[in-house]
Amino acid sequence: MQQMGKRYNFEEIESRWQKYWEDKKLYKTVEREDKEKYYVLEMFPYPSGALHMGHVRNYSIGDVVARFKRMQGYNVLHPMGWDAFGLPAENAAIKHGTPPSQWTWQNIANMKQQLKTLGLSYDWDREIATCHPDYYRWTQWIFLQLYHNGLAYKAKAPVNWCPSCCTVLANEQVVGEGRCERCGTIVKKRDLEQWFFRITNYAEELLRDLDKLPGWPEKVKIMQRNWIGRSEGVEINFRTEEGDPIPVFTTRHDTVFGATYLVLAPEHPLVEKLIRGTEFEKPVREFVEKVRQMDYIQRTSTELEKEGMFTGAYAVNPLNNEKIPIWVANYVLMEYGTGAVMAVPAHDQRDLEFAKKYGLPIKIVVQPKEGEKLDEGSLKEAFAEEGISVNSGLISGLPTAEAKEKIADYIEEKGLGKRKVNYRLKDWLISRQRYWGAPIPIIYCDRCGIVPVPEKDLPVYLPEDVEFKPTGESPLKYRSDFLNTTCPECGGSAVRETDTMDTFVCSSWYFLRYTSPHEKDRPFDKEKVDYWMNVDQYIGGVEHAILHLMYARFLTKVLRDLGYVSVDEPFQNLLTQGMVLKDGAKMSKSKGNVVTPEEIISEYGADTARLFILFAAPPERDLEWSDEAVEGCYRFLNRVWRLVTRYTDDLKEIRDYNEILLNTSEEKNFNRLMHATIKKVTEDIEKRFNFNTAISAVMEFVNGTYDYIENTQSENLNLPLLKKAFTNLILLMAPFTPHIAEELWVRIGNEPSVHEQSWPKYDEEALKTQMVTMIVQVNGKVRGRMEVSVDTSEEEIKEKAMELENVKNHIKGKKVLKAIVVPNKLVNFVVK
RNA sequence: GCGGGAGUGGCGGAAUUGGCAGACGCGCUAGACUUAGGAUCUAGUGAGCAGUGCUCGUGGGGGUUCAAAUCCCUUCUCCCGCACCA
Repeated sequence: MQQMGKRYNFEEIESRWQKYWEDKKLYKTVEREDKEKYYVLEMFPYPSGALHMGHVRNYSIGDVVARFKRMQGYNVLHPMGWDAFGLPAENAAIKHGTPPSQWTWQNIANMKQQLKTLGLSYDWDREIATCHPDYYRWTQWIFLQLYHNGLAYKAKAPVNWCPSCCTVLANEQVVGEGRCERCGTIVKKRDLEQWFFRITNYAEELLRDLDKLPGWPEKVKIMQRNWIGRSEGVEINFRTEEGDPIPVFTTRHDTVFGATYLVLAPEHPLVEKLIRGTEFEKPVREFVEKVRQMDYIQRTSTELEKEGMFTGAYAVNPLNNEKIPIWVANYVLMEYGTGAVMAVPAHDQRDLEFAKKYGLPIKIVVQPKEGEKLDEGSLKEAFAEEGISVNSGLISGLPTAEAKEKIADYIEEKGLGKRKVNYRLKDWLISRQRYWGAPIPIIYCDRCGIVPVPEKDLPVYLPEDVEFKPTGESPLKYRSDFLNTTCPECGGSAVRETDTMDTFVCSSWYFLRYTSPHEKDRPFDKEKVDYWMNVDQYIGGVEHAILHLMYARFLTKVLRDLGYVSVDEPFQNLLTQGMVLKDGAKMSKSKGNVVTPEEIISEYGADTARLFILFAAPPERDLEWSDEAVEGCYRFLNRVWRLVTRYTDDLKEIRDYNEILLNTSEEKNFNRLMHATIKKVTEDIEKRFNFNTAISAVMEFVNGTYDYIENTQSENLNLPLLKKAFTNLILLMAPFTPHIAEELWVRIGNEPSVHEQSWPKYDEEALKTQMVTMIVQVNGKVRGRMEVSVDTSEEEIKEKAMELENVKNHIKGKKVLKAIVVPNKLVNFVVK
């Protein structure tokens, strides 16, 4: 360990300054009017037990933003907390016998310690944990506000059930091919009575307001638009011969005259009625049963052969009173539209395939504007584009757009249906049959029915000393002290709801709680929320593009409509950071490619860990871990350390270094580099969050400083200039590597803290030069370069360029047709 | 299938407005200092021809332009999201 003496002692330095900052409450934030506010927030972690590199990346990015904005004079809110309810705590309880509460709080303590070793500038006084009664009481309060305003309701519906997690899931939590977002198990459909939030009331606004978020990645907005899935069309009232209504939703109402049959989803309630007592009863029922048995993957696969069966019944097309057969088929979904579609085989590919398979008629009602006319007999592919309506009564001869308008008007006039906007978005299922979550504040009374818990009785405490049974059921079901209560309305005996809320409810408002985390009588102080909101910069993983980010937008809008907050949107700007990879794959225990923050911090220190993770790739991109590159970052910090500490004795005493005399050209160049570096680093952070290039600029500046020193006799060193350079270097490094910056700041003769200093400014004048290097090209190829003064005329530039030996060689014997001069950059001779 | 992103040295990446391709870092090569080097410093490092210049070079092909990693057309590969949405 001989070489350790030559390396800087990060262990001692980092722990000392972390303690200092904490003792001085350096990052404590209060509302103030003399500074502009800036709210920077990173998605709070689930306390799984230990930090991983993804956390380090997320929080390092946030910390650079926070520190940078603070130095720029903003009043910065930078809080941290815990998304502390959730299933892993229960699984751990079952496995190890530790109660979820204890397990969670232990993990929080451990991870908080780890976060502190990273030197992140949080205001820890604002720490929150969603599993604390002081927090979840207000989650319950929010539930009640939704309930009282018709936005929370209980309904029986076919819901997604994860057999492994033993709970239902929201649609958003079913990913990929119908798998549980958490454990990957294939979900099953079950008819259950559950609590929902009426997010569909906000579908239109959630969609529209995406346009108010230019600071969000386009990718995320597209994903949300897709998820909301708005489509405009008409609901047309078909009916059976007996007169039972069968509304169908279509976006191609202009093709209604081409409907040759009608299809019901297997789950459609009318199916049973149509077949009862007929010869079709048995086969159709068998078919329906077969389809319902299929799991989500099979059912929604595009590979799935379209299959169906005639019900024996007929429907009447209200537009032309034509009788068309009613079928049941596996390609119609009960969840979308009305669960019934009018089939227009000529103009819909799915209908065409189905019609061909079962010999159903095909009727062309739209012809392309140009090209060959379609023919029923030879139709290979459905013509789904716009064209001209034919054989369509009142809309024949009209182009699609006009035909749609006219037929929609007609349908509405005659009462045959109405225009409708359909959304794919479904209401948010928030019930969970799990223990470790915020209890839904509802009481069931035999006499009064569903009774909300009065606000004064909140919180509904979650009992913490619980035992788990191997059945997978929530322990709450067996806790009579929890279960049995009295009805708030009639005083009679009643029972509590034992389901808890989806943890995404808890995380949909935590950013509001940070603004006034100790509020006793309200979820948050409106004045403080109004002061801080919205979040200026939100940072987190793209995996929350729909889930968390849409739920949080929804609840913000609800709370706005109820008068509790003033903003329409919670997150003004969103940065979705890339993953941390090793050997091209996401770090995971099963792949054995995990590098833990702990080992890196203990070997190289937090500053090196932060520097590497910020330097190795721009924040939005995936980052490939490299042990060698970490080593390189550590080397760089040592290089800075040696550079600055070598001169601390000389520089300590220098107090006057604001007006610096620049004598030699070395000094002038060095000074220019210093200002150019400030400019580059500032703009890279501010405009683009390109920390990697900002850091590379700092590295170049360090290299330039070494060059200046090498090229100058030590007795001739301009010490005030050097002091200024070191001062700026340290200030520029402060957001990235806060500990070494603080230590060096003090060592060159300042009082702590460097993190309370102003961000350095560059001098536009100092950037100017008299001489520039110009590129000389012949036919676009570089043939030489030359030094010219900045005010050289185009004529002079051309003349001078022509005199270059190598340029002469390439022009010789040829004719100069043209010369393009880009001032201070290049000159290009076009020759032949 | 639809939508989005990416493709640049041995590697991570840079090139911000169409103007020097490869900044910065890793790795590698040689040298210096050294008892030693997994420390530090110096020089070099896209490929080829070769000796200081030339040719080629940003997934492939074509085009626009005095000039293209950057703009247009076309094509291939990889990653992500959605996927019978009527």
